[in-house]
Amino acid sequence: MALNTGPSTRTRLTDETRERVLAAVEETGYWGNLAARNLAGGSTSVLGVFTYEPVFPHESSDFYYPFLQGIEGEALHHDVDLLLFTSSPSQDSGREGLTSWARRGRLRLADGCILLGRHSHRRDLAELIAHDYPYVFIGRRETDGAEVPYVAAGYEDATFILTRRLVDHGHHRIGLALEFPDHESDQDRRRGYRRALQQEHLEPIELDGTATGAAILQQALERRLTALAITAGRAAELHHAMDDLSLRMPADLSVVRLGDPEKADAGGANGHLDWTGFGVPRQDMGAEAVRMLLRRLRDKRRTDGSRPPTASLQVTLPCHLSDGSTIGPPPTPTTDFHLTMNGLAP
Amino acid sequence: MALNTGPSTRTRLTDETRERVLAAVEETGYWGNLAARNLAGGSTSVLGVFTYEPVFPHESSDFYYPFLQGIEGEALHHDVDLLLFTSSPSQDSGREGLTSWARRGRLRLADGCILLGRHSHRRDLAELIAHDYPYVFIGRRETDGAEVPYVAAGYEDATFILTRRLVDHGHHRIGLALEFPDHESDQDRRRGYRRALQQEHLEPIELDGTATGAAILQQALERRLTALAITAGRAAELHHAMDDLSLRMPADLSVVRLGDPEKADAGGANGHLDWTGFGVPRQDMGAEAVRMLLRRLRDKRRTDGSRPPTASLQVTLPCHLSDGSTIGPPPTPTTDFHLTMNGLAP
DNA sequence: CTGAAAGCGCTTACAG
DNA sequence: CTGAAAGCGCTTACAG
Repeated sequence: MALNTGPSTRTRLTDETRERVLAAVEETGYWGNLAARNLAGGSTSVLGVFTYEPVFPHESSDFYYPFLQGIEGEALHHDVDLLLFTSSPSQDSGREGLTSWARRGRLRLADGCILLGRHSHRRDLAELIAHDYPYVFIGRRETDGAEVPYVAAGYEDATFILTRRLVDHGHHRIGLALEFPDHESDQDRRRGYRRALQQEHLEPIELDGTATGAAILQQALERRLTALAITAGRAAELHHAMDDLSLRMPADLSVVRLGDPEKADAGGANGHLDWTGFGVPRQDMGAEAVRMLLRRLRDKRRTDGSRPPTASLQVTLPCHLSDGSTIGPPPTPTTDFHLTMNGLAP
Repeated sequence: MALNTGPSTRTRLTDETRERVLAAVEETGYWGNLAARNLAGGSTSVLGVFTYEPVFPHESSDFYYPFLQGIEGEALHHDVDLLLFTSSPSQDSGREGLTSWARRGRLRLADGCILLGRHSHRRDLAELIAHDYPYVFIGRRETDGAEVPYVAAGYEDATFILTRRLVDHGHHRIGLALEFPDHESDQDRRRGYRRALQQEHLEPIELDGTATGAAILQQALERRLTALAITAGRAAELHHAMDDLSLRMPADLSVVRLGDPEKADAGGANGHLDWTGFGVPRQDMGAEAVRMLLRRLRDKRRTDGSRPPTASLQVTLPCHLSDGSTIGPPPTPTTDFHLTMNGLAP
């Protein structure tokens, strides 16, 4: 008991007794056994981190990295360790997600789990809920029935503000290109975009954002857009495609970037571009997820039956807006016409 | 039993039975409990990774990153998860190393542990051995008594070859600057260096490599060196210091770099330098450490009493040599004299 | 070859 | 307030 923390033990033991026990522990080399403690109903001080891809990427995406910085820092702060449940990127061999048999038992080694990944697997979520396993998602998740605990980024507000800014610059034909139109995060972006346009009774124009940058540009020209809001995954490509047609931002097209690229933009032939857009507070989201999960665990331990007076389980952190040089007033009609012809040349 | 793998269960159950059990498992939503399995003597399929610093660094050192790429990739391949035991960088609050009480019990949640970090803490090692806890070090470690299992880099051979190359270029006054002279890895470098010089009966000249790059250069000039072998941590600084005195590699001083820098060299004012030196196979070392630990665990489970016919527990992986442009023949005596005067100007 | 029992090291609820 | 007992869910060694 002297080894456990908590209010009850603190009052019942004198500091001196505690000291002596600790000293004895030190002397005998006693290690304790967390597996036993876990089995008997105690906690392990281990938090799981489930990802759908390796967290130490080779060259490709550094998507997880900032999240994990935040998670690790906060975990260190609370003196808990991290158990990485990394999913294989190749979907074969039945090890997909946390649904596979072998995986599931391991979850219990951690007190709870932070779920991380662009694409949520509904089935995984349902299983976690069915087993009453404590978890927190990074990124907003929706499911019917249960309320999913998550730490999300304020995509809607940030997109609203940026779209609003385009409107204020005098744009009337503002397009939206979303890379994952069905994903919660892009749904949030769409909502912010529409809200801003509705205020001014402007027509929403949604392009196919899943296409290549060149194809998105083509759509933008065909539909005579003067401004475009685009998700980060295609922004660099769009930039290159514009370059190929000798089009410039914002002279020919104002563009806002909805999010920041996962890896630092290499710049390439056309160098660094100072995007107007927003950044996702990934590190803070990671840290907040740790705090939320820890809160959930505490609440669960305490009451388990009654409604715990816990803080909100759905937190949205604001995105960082960055003023860049990719937006301006719409081109004059003449220029506009010229461009469109240029872009549509067969 | 149908859920366990292994040769004995495979012969005793028909595939069909197995299928049916698995189906039932799927239906009932049975998860199993690894903590219980662990306690009862089974394995958890979890490998610990102990580091003395956060593994997701903010900007500073990416020291751990390549190791962890290798570890994670290999772990994925063997279907085991990783439990990160990250040590706080600040030494306060008694959470130092794995020696602290709270830490130790958690080790048992993992089947074994990979130890990672520049500075080995003797006490930690002794404790692991005392508790018969399976571990593998990344980097050579020495201790009296027990044979420490490790995966090391072939610093000695690589340093030997590079020093030899300097000798072959006609250098006679070749210096050595080690950043951590007492560390096993630098001891290996020293051995390789001396071996190469002894063959030609040249005098070893060891500078104080713990000093700044400028101070190391000063020593090199004072001692009239024509070539220098230097560890990666000070190489860039040396380069800058030479630049400040308008000295060039290899015209004024041939330099070999013993290792690669932890983070990509920013280049700075004097741009990219094509170092002659060697690189540490960090990723391979990480992967090999996983394999070695898994081997140890298998052996332990099998026999536990008799000597297991295991492969070597001390593996040294060769470093990658890279031909660069920082070595050449020694300067002519005239040039040499001039330089020395220059460098020593009061 | 099969099935019931003992035990892994803890925590928690329950007698004393 | 204290101490002995039961039980967490597995594995392994041991009777049947």
